[in-house]
Amino acid sequence: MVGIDDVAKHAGVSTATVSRALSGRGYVSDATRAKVSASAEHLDYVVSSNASSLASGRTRNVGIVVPFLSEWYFSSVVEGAETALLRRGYDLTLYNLTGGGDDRRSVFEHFLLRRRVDAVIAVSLELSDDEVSSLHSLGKPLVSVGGVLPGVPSLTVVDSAMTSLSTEHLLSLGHTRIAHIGADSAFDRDFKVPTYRRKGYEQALRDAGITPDPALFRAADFTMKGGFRAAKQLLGQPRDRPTAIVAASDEMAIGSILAARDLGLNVPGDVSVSGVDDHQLADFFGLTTVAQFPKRQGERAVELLMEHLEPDPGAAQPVPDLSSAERVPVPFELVVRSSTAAPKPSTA
Amino acid sequence: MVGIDDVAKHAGVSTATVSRALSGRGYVSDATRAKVSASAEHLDYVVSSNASSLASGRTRNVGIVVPFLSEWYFSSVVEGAETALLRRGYDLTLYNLTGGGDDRRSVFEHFLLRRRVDAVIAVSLELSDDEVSSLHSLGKPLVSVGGVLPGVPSLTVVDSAMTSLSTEHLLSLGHTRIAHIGADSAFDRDFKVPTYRRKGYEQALRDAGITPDPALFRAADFTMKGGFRAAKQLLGQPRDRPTAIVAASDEMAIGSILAARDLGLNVPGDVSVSGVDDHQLADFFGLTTVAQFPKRQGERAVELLMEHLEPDPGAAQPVPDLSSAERVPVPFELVVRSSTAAPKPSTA
DNA sequence: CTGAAAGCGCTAACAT
DNA sequence: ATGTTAGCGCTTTCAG
Repeated sequence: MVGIDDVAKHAGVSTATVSRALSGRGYVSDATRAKVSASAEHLDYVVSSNASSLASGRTRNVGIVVPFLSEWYFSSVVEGAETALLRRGYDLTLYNLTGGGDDRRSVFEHFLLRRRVDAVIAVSLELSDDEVSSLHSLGKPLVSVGGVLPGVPSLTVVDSAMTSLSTEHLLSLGHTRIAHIGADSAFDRDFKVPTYRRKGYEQALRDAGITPDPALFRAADFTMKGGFRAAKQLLGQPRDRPTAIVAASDEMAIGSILAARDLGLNVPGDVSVSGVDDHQLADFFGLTTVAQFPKRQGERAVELLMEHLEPDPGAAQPVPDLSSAERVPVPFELVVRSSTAAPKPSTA
Repeated sequence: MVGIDDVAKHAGVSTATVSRALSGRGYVSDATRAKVSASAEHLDYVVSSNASSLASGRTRNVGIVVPFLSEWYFSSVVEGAETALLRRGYDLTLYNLTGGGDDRRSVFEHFLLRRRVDAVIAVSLELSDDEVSSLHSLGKPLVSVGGVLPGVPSLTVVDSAMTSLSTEHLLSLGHTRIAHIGADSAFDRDFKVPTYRRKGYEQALRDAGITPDPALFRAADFTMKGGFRAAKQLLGQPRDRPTAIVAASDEMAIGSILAARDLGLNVPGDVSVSGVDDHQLADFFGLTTVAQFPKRQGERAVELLMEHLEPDPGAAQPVPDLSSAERVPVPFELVVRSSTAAPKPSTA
């Protein structure tokens, strides 16, 4: 195994110089740097990250903790983060909490804290104050994606604003009987996403002078099947059928479209449907939705972290304290496709 | 930061004993072990994985390389591997090659080789001989999932057998005009999955004395939209319409079901449809499919690796050379749901 | 700008 | 069964 001394010998310099030349820290003349790089290349030298970490205290590795992986949102965030890290020469260690309670404790106590990572990205995870402060006291920067953590910079869309937006879109088309498919609070995962999405829908209605009708709300489970069932209930009513459905997720929205078809209803002719996410299937179903960009969110999380891990020396002002900017808003936008249209003129 | 000496002092033993007690290697009396554990717990001691790795040469970390993450199959394999590793006290470092060519080279040269991992799991990745041998020469066990790599134990379903199975299922129901939606070889990703799945379909037909009809094959792209389009072509024919479709993936199968509905055809009344994978949506669409179990595949990969990373001392026979068992077959099974049925008696 | 040398925190012989 | 001690391979003062 070729080590730093081999390179030093080959280049005719000291190991200290090799270290400086290759890591970019400290002064090295351009000539020396070139010589060292050449030797390193020639010998196929790669630093031992362990030795390097042990000596420097930096690991060039960040941990990302997710509750699930095989769901579009989470895997996209991870993908974005991974790409951004790779580009900067960092590794990504994945902690998947699918297992449940025990796993979670173990991850925090035995893994993250093992000084394996320089920083942590928590995705849609409601960390306890203890968990947050143990990270802070270790000096590990922490960023949250998909939910706001007190005292932690949090990259997240404003959930209520997303459904307000799609509801307003439908209102502007002339709809007034607009139903909502979400989930009840019992189903709230970390961060009460369903609750906020429902609130956004209700607020938009109220702003338009419409009182939300509880009969037009159905709780489902964020799956296609759940959306399908809920929509059947909503659309099967022989009278006062809603002319539009605001679903809290694209999967439920797609389920609703399929339910409408089953009932012989035309989308958007008889009923308009909108979702949230811009899931990979949204385009195929012509679904109007409010897009969020999880991949981009993962990248942004890494950028935020990097400002602290590797402060830009040229920066005019010092890096703001990580905990100062609690909520870092991330973009979302309405994508209008073919599942929404003006309601048919009432034939009543 | 509390270190091993603090624990040693607190427990009144030497650091070597602490190391032995906590790692489980070497002899320590039960009493001492208990004492040490108590001290460690009390002081909130966690080993520095870097120092430990540097001294021992083991990292307790395995790398997993995937071409995509936001696809059901890949994220499931990773999830399975992660769970299995976590249980054994290992970390999982994820390398996502989505980026393309440059990333790939960089991953191999600068990351995996940085002695960061004890072993590597390659998912659906056709590694070059160079890549394989550089791993071997570093003494890093390598396991492939989702494709056979020469000289590497490979956990993989026999792709042709999966489609043979679903084709036989359809034949046994009495179908004879069975179409296939796959992808052409230009679309072959690593390992030629589409090609093998097509071969399985053709073989089953031949075994039943039927000559595969090229007109009954359509190339798509493994997506729902692609399956939808291909099925429209197939099912829109005014005469000699196939009575069944064997799709090479569930997504394409679901696209086919939607296409059939669009055309006013009943599934399975007018046309039967089968897929491959048992994707999360398969159940909702009542899709008959050939299930494979990616999560389990990820777990199995870890089990294989562990036999080499931590050989069971009680094992009667020595661990077989990793490269001896090239193809480790993994289970798959036909799941019959409501998208397949006997063809309607011909009314011709 | 470069070199010498002292660790980083732990593990694994080797002794006892 | 436990202690002593020499590294693991690099980074980083500190001199020069």
